[in-house]
Amino acid sequence: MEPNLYDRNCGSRQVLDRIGDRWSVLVVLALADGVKRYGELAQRVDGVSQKMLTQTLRGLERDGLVTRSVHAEVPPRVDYALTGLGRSLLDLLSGLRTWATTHLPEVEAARARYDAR
Amino acid sequence: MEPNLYDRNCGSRQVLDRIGDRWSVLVVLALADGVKRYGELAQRVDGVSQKMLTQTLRGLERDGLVTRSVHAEVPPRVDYALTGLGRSLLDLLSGLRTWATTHLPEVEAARARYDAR
DNA sequence: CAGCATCCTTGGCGATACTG
DNA sequence: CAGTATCGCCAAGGATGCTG
Repeated sequence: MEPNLYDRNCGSRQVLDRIGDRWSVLVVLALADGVKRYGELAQRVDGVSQKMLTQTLRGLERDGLVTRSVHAEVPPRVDYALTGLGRSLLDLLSGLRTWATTHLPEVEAARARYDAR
Repeated sequence: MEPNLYDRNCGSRQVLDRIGDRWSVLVVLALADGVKRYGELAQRVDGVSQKMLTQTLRGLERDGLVTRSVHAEVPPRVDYALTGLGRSLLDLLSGLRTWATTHLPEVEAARARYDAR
C-alpha cells in the first residue's frame, strides 16, 4: 500500500516533520558547500541556540542525513557533513530557498494587501 | 543586496518559516487537486484541530497562496483553492512528498542503526 | 457548516552554568 | 571547542462551548 502522508501515524509524515523543522532546513542548507565545524554552523545559522543546534544535528544524524566526525585533538574538533541522502534532500531544499527569495516580493505584497483590509 | 536566509530578520526566512510549518505543507498538498471545502480539508489532514486548520488557512490566505471564497448560502459554504503563487509552491512541496515517501525506508533504517548503538 | 472565543496545559525552547 | 545538565517561561496548540 502507498504511504499516506495525511495519516499522522505514517512514517512519511514523520519524515516530513523533520524536513519541516525550521532549524533542520537551515542547517542542511548551511552544509551545502561542504564540511563544517560546530562553531561555524552556530555562527552561520543566526538565532539558533546551542541547545537547538545540537539537538537538530543529532536528529539529522539519526535520520542518516548528516555525518558527525569527532577528531581526537585538543581542542576538540567536530566536523559535520551531508550524507548522500542528505545531499539528495539538499536539492529540494535549495529549491525552497530559491522560491522563498524570488517570491518574497509577491508574498510581502499579498500580506500588505491582506492587512490593509 | 541578496536576501540572507540565515538572518533571522530577513523576510525570506519568514517565508521559509511558513513553508516549514507542518500544517501549511499538508494543507497546500491537500489542495493539489483543486478546490476543497473547509470540512473536506479537516477530514483530509489527519490530526489537525479546528483551530489550527483555520489559523493555517488564514496564514496561507494572507501570504497569497490560497484564496477563500464564501458563498452566501444556507448552510454556509466556504471554498479554498490555491492561487498561482500557491501552485508554484506546490511543485516544490510535492517534490518533498515524493522524497519523503521514496526515502522513508532509508531514513527508518538509519534510525534503527542509530538507536541500536 | 464554518467558524470564533475562551480556558488551560505541555513541552519546546532560551538562558545559564558547568565539563572533557 | 564542543558540547551536556538544569531550570524556568511562555506561547503554540488542544478541548470545549457558542454563533451567524
